[in-house]
Amino acid sequence: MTDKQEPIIQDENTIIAERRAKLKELRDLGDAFPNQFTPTDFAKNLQANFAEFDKATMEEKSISVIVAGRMMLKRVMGKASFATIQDTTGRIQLYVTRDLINSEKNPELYSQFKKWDLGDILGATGKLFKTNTGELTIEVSEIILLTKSLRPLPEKFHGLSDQEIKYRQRYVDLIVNEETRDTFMKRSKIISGIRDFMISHNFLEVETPMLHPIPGGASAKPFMTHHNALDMDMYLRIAPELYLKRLVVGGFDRVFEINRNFRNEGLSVRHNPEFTMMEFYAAYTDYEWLMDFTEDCIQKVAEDITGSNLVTYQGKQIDFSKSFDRLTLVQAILKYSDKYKETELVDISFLKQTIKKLGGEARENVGLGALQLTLFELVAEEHLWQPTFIVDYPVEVSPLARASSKNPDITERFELFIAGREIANGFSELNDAEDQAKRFKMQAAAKEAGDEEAMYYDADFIRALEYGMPPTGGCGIGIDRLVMLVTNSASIRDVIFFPHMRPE
RNA sequence: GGGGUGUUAGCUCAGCUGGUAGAGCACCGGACUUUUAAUCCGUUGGUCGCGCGUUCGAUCCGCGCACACCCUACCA
Repeated sequence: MTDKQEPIIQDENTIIAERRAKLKELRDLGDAFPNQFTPTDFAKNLQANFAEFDKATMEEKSISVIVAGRMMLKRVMGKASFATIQDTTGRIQLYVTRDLINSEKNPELYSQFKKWDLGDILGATGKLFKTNTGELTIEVSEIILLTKSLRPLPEKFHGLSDQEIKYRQRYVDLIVNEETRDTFMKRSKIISGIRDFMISHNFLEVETPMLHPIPGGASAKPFMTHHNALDMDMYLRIAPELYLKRLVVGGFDRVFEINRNFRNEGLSVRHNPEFTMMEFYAAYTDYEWLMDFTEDCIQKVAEDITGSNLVTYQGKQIDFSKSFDRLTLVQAILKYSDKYKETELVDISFLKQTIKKLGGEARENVGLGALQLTLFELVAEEHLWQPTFIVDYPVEVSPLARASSKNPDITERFELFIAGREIANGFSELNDAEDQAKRFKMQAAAKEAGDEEAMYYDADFIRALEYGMPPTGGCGIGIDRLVMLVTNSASIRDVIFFPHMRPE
């Protein structure tokens, strides 16, 4: 290879080749990646602070600013040009003229500027003014190319709409689509809003293991991994529940954790293999208290983020202003289907028949509660558009929840549904160590019998309960799904920066 | 896992029941010192997702594969 040969990578298109050639020119001129530039001004503040002033007033004020950002639009008109740069807060227009930026030090700067590309990152110093049409603009006196962009940006008007590229190359999506940036800014605000809410109610933020020797706290298939030094198999956690309750045993009465859970199950618009949950536990409370608290938390967050207690999700309104409905499984079935009588819904053989007729699955050895739950899922769940707490979950599907004092077959448990999907799940915790041991044994037996999602027997957790856990309420809120509602996102992938996909 | 739809230039998209491809933006060259998706003129850019088949001839028809999206199932 000789020095004169241009390094041309064959699978790249001509646009990238041209940009590489431009970069080579920059390298030949000196430092192609200067890092001594600090912006002191940001687009959003400038736009807000000077919106009200007219052209003449701006002239009098004569305000100097220093900005930096990515060049998104460029209009060259001979010896003068307009360019729009985008910084982390928004966009602002630059007015770049040959006569102002060329100097003895660099008499070629303007002709160099004309060769800069959309996507390049610039720093600029200049004076604010308003154009004839009233747009706030910086009359540039100094400009520098900070980072050369080698890849062309998507089309300036239509942006990037290919879903696959949006997910695989989120960085491009974020550069060109304001809605995407907005969604993820809201996500961040929702999480910090929840964190503030919890801390203001005396909860302690904690972190518990992501690697579990025994997966527990939920019914789900785990991911497996291996620790080399300990030479032991481990599982990515499916829920933090059992660890958080150990902390309540330890005397931390109010704890919460916002973190990832991993479940080795199918993907869908509502399921990602790793998803974010907030789980919280409060000693000396029960599921009634949890419902009030969860309602307050979600109402506050929804209102803080959207500025309203009415949220439009996929064209339909969700009303967060009123107190959330509370229905039992049976009440919900009756409310959304007029086909059944109350007496039929406590008839096991009727329920089995009905479920089969609706295409559901009714296994042989299931109790009344589980059948009611299945029927509820078939006929009512999708209709629960307005925030609704469903209560009276059967013991057999709630191995960690306290049984009701009134009816030993049901638990003091609720699930919160909004827009037809589960958003939260909470219950009065089972703090009877002997009962918990019995329930674990039943789960372990179910696992033996082939139920892949049944729980393991966790002896250390039982030992912890044997020291005594105060009566406690605990709840998990699905953060991704909450973010979907508040940002009107149809798919969970739209609220996760880097959703999992098969390799390209 | 099952079903449906899609994949054409860097991006956004056309492409006539089959004759080896077009537009806009971007890029390159030229004109232009208040533009607004700037405008005007002239270029460049393609293994039509991949493979096999049918055909004189396939972006187009058939089969298979890959990836994506939607529905469905498990799940939060």
